[in-house]
This record gives sequence, C-alpha cells and structure tokens, in this order.
Amino acid sequence: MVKCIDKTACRFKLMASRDAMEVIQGKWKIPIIISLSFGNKRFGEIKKDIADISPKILSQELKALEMNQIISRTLFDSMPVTVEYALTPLGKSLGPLLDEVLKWGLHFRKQVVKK
Amino acid sequence: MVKCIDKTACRFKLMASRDAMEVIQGKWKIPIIISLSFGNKRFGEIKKDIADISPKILSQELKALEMNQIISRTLFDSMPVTVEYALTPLGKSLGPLLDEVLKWGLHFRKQVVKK
DNA sequence: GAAACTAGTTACCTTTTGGTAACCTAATAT
DNA sequence: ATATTAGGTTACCAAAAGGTAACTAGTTTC
Repeated sequence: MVKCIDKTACRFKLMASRDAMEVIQGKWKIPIIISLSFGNKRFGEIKKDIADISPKILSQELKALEMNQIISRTLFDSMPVTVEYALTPLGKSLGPLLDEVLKWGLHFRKQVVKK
Repeated sequence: MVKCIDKTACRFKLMASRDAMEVIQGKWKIPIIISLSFGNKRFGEIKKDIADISPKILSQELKALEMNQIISRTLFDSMPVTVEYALTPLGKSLGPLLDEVLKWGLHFRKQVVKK
C-alpha cells in the first residue's frame, strides 16, 4: 500500500486541483465557456444559448469568469450599447480539460446512468 | 461567428459535462480520490491524509462516491472491524481527467495567482 | 473500572449557491 | 405616449453545502 510519501508534492497537487475546480465549479460556468467556445457572444446571445439561466446568475458568473481572466468583456458604444464576451487565451487553454470532462461524462453515462 | 448549430449535439455535450461535474464537484471528492489513488485505505487513513476533513463530511462523501460506483467499500470483521475503501475501475478511469485538472490548475496558478 | 481504537452518527448552525420577480437606464421605433 | 431592445441590478427567498461538537457501539488493553 503506497502512501502519499512526498507530502509537499501531495499538498501541491491538492492545491492545484482546488484552484482549477474553483474556476469551473458551479452549475453554469462550463455551459458559459462552451457557449463562448463557439465564438464571441453578447449577453443576450449567451442567455439564449443557455435557455434557463436567469440574467442575475449569468451576470454574476460572467463577472467571476472575467475576474479569473477566463473571458474578456468589451463594451461597444453603439446605440443601444452592446457588450461582447470572448474567451481569453487562458480561457481557451481550458479546452483539453473540458474535453476530458466531456469524454468522461459520456463514459460515466454509458456505464452507470445507462439511458 | 459560429453558433451552436447542431442543438442536439450541443445539449448532449452540456448533459455529459454536467454528469461528470456532479461526480467530482465539491470541496472534498477530488482529494478523496487522489488519496485512494495512492492505494486502498481505511476510513481513518483517508482522514489522516486529508487533515481538515470532519468524519461527518468524509462519511457523506464516501457514500456519494460509492453510489456513483467510483469507490468500493469492503468490511472486514476483524476486531475491531476495519473498512477498506478502494477505487473501482470506473474510479481509476478518472485518471486522465484529474491529470488535466491538475495540469490546468498549475498553469492557472502560474498565470494568475502568481505566488 | 477506565481509556483507547475503529468507524462512524446526530443535532444544530452558518455560509454559499441558486432562483424569481420586478425594476432601471438610455435610445429608438410606432 | 408607449413599447421594445440591450444589458443588466435589486430585494427577497429556498435549498444545498459545509462545519462543530458531542455521542454511539463493540472490543481490547491498562
């Protein structure tokens, strides 16, 4: 039975995984990132993509993603003002992680959910 | 600007990612899985590995992971009884996902957290 | 008889997350 | 004047997640 011998390395791993999870955790962050992976979008477009998200939650989650530098927010002073959200390079770098999440989700569904 | 044209495929993706996230979401599930990736462990050993988890939460999370068939629970009727937890093949199949989480977490920390 | 070890459970409480409904500002169209 | 569009905000509420402290059962050692 192998133990977590190098405790510093182990703690470092736990820290890194917690960091990553904090960024993508919650009901709506991954759907928003997936929506933006199909191209830059405006507030209303994301809202239309994700059917049952409320404006309050969408606004809140977009702010959180922006603070973590996953997305950018650009204001155009057209009339009426439009706002464009886009994935940053850091946001795009989530691609492989999200692919794995998706892949494993399908595997899980095949094995356990079974419908 | 590309949209999510194939709506059925898109909904399927969202469903799969939500399934996966439900299994690994929360403050303690990934730490528990990482702990068990170092070998089968008993309740008290996992508790020692994860320093600040309370027995209530550990018990709760182990039950959830067992229900999702990520871990197995084996009772030995020694004196006093001991219980061994282990990753199932499905649990082990989370390996690549967790590697990506870890990798991205380190990348994120280098780029954003910066200390 | 008292303490310790195993693997938890229970009651209670706080914090975080998610959700609804109504409202706001500025401009343009009817 | 009124409705509509865009991009939100606000107040209020419910549910889920997380945490603390104390307690349980059975057995063994001091």
